Amino acid sequence: MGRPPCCDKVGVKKGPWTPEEDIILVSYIQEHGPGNWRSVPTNTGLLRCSKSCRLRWTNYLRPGIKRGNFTDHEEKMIIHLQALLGNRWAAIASYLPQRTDNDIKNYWNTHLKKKLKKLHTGLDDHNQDGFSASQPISKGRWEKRLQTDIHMAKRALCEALSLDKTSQLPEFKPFDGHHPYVRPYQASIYASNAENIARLLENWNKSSPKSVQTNNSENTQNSSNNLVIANGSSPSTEGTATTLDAFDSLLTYNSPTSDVSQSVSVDETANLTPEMNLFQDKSKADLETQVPLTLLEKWLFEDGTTQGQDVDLINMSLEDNPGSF
DNA sequence: AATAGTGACAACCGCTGCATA
DNA sequence: ATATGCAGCGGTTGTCACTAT
Repeated sequence: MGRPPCCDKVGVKKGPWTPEEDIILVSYIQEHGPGNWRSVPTNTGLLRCSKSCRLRWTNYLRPGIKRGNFTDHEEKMIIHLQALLGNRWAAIASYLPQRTDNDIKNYWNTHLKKKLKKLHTGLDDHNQDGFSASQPISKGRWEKRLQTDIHMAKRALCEALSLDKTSQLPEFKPFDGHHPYVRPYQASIYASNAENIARLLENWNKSSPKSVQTNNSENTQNSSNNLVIANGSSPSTEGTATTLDAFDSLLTYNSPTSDVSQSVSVDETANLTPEMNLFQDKSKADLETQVPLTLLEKWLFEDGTTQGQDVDLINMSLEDNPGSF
């Protein structure tokens, strides 16, 4: 009964991924599409567990991932969505298709949490980030705002349920209970994430860490048993360009309809999902870690005036909210 | 120049819900 | 109906880079 174990604990490699491993993984997914992670290590010869492969793909190698600095707009969306959904990073990430849940989570923990803590404590009235904590907020008002958000979400859910989602969002499907980025396989979608690989290889060439170098020959050998990619083009011997050439020649680059790389406006967050059914409870649990919405909204409003798409979500005011539902 | 402290982020761990045998 | 495994999620840790002392 049951299935064989996902992976042997013995002989499973841990730690940072090497470029070779990345290439092997990407090329495999290019060919077979994501999913069936259990078979990935076996079929590719990677000494990684299926879980690790999946994470590497979803958090790093998947096409359409935007890396680096978060824009002001993204930041604000995250803050607002976090206030709405709590620490449900996957749900939040589904509204920022270019960002991974891990990325958002990290950004929240390292940047936004502190930023908001500062804001919350009001230690600096006008700090460099433009926050103003000079206005004290009463608890009642705070709660009211929270209720507003809950109401907003509920209303949005009703709207979403009454609309034809597919016609509204032809490309982007908000959280549906599965990982937002794992879609039915289409060959054209799984283009190489050449940028990510290029960057990775660049760094790798620059630093040439011992561990990588020692792994390099082994991995190259290993991977050559399974795939054509690393065939004679080890970065350490022929350089990034050659490797990338090999990589590019292997993988045809088609932008995944380019829509994935377009940011989703907050209007689209109005098509909130069944997720919202849950967040009332979650909101309770997260109250302690969350920030008074009034200050947030002030900040958000400022942006909303310049970024029209924010207004719809944020401008749903108390006025059309009787405060109960 | 050396060391400690801190920040950023990739990766891992453990839990949960669902699918499958 | 039940046991088991898989995939996904969120929390946490480990490691590297940068900065301050």
